[in-house]
Amino acid sequence: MGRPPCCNDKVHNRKCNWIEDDSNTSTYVSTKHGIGNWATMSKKSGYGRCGRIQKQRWSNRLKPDLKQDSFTPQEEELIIKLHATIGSRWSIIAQQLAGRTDNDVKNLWNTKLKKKLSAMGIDPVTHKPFSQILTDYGNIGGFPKARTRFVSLNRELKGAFMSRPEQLQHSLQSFQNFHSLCVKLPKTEASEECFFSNNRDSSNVNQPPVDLLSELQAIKYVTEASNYNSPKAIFSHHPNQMTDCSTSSPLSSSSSSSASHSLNENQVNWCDYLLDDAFIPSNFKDQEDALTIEEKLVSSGAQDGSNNVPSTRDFQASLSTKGTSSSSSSFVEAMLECENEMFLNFPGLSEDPFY
DNA sequence: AATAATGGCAACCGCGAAAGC
DNA sequence: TGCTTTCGCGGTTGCCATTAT
Repeated sequence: MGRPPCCNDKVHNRKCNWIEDDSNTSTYVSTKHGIGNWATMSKKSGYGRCGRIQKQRWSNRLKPDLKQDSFTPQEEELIIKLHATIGSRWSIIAQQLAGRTDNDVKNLWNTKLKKKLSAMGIDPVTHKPFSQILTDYGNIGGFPKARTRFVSLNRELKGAFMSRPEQLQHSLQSFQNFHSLCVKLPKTEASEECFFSNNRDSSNVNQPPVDLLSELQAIKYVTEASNYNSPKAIFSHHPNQMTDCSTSSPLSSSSSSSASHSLNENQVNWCDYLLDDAFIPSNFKDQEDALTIEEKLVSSGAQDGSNNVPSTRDFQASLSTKGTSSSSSSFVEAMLECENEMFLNFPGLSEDPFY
């Protein structure tokens, strides 16, 4: 048998009055037991609420070191940078902001920062300009009809802006306004112990040391490598370069770098928040493909005695190989190249099942 | 003034990893 | 070793306040 259950009655947890429980919880934590087993606390206290919910309440609202004021522009800037680096790891991001909880950061992102980035023409998920995403989608090949549709969509969007110049003007103004909010902060010494610990100096909250960014890049590397199952993952650059886009930051995208040239040096270069998908380690870039797709498919078929119909795994394997190719500058392009080659080798696959 | 739409925030819930028995 | 629970995390939902119509 395992541990005893935490709580089985979910009715207790739903939208109840927290006023009494708050004082009880604070009293329990501060005077009796401290922070420990919340399930046990819930039982012993007899407050009738699940320990996990009580713990969340404590972490998000009752902890004495929580900040109650609104987020500063510097904090927002840091959140965006960290999100661009590691994605929605709210707990890690919140650890870099003294007195903020992951829930606070998450809410800020969902309600405010996402919209700001979108208004600036930046996709909050990929941190790429929408135009680049549309281009990438348009380049997803093998399906001429699909490509035509995306090109058409791209043209329609362009037309919409051209026919409504005030909308374009508004977008540009939003972009400039947000720029002016964010003052570029001086670089700090790398302070490893400052990060990934619970006791951090709030004075350093505005600027992530390079070691942090390096570590976050490592997290991103591991995550994306496992997601894509491909050696062409990410992490092409030295993390020390990350904070300075003006010196050809690896985070900067080609489409945004030109727009940032005219920025005042005291302002943030917004290309910091744009991700390029050219996260290819140089040693991977120089590798040559050992096998063509056809060779791989034939050999896999020969091994198990099956026919030559390509399997998903074959495609993934070839994609993985293609991902390391120097001729492919992005994940999308690698997929495109691989897909085109598949259709060349297996023309029957190109028939559109939907038409 | 009433109603609808929107925004912001807090809480809830499900999932996966870690840990206990 | 396997089963069960706890815990942490992140996504989603619901409530309330504000703004627009």
